[in-house]
Amino acid sequence: MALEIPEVVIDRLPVYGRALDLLKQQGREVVNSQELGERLGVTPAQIRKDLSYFGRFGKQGRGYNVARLLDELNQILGLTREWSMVLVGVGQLGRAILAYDGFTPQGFRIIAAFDDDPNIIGTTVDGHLITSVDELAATLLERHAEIGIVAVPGATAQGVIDSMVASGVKAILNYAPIAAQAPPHVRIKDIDPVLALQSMTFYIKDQD
Amino acid sequence: MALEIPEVVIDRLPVYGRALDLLKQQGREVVNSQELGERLGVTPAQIRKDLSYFGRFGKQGRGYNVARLLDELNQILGLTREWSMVLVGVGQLGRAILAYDGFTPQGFRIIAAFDDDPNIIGTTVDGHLITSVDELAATLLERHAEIGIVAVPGATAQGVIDSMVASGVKAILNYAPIAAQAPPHVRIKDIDPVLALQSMTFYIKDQD
DNA sequence: GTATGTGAACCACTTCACAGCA
DNA sequence: TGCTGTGAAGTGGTTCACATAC
Repeated sequence: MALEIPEVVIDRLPVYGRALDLLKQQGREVVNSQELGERLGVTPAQIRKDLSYFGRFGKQGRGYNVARLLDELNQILGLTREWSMVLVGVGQLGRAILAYDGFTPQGFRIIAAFDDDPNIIGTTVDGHLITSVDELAATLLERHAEIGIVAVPGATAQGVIDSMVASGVKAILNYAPIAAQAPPHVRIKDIDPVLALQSMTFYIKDQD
Repeated sequence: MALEIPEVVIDRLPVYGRALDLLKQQGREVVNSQELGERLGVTPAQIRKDLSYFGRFGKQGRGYNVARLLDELNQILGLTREWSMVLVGVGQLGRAILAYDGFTPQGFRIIAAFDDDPNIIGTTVDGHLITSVDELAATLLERHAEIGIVAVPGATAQGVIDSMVASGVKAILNYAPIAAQAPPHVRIKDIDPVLALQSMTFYIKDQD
């Protein structure tokens, strides 16, 4: 049953969760689909329909208990535990990822970082000892990590992804500008600012 | 007419363009929708349908001329010119964006960078003199920039976006973890690795 | 013969609208 | 009375399959 939930729905749940987190911090106890929708630019019906795939979390005539719904969403998404990640590629981009302070508070922890440059291997970046990428498989054998982050140039990215897949990584966050391929049991999401820019220009190119 | 083209189609065109660029570099002159689809994980029908919104670029029995189709796509997307961008937020993330070497080759140039931290204002980062964010509007009055990049913390991001909109920016690349709001004539795309991670965990949380 | 271009069929997601419950 | 939960209707996007063109 859970397999028939549209992926777009799953993609929206973390957005709802983030808004609820904010409301909770502000001390709000209850929110309805109307207000939540306004904050997120989503229709109230969308929110109610999305949530209905997983249960009945609201109270008619009242709305949703903020803390309760947030807990439910975290449960659904698997965010009640910590997730370990490995990073491959410690160039400019990789360093920024290591330094980024937005992962840890959400339970995503980078436990190892790899590169293929002898000048970088052995150095320490943001508290992480950089290891040779040749040891990726060995490291993943002894230290468990479910998620891989790819921050290498496009030319070597698919190879890195293949290694990660072979080592049992279950999800990949790909920063490389390629159409990455992975078997169906491995999830991939691309972070690709250039693609984002290149599609927005279509809409603004003839403005004013 | 161009207004009725689905946004998903526009989002795929840069992906096609990137693949064509690669094929061109490899010296390939012709490609068919079958092969292009295999490389990108897209069905051939999808590609043909997408392209049909804009014209007839192929030859039956043969396929598409790589260089020709690439030119057409660049024309359609508005990628035959340079685009100027302003960056607001020169923390860790902003520095990585300034240092990123993937924008310039694609014709996206950061022409000014702003921050609100007196310790950062006046310093030079990657060749950019960092200016006070108070001067954003004034700078945009004299130096034209169509695109804004937001790399500030979530709490201040919406304010920055509002300023950019007020100053006539037409598209925004938002790295802040918020549900950003902008008027319909301003395009926004979010770059949000945490959301990407938080949705992938749904699929992998019960694996093996 | 081969691969495009495209109406038509299909499928998926969104929105509607209201019954049902607090 | 107010807002959720949800079948049903509507909308939008994808895939099919074949006529068309090289």
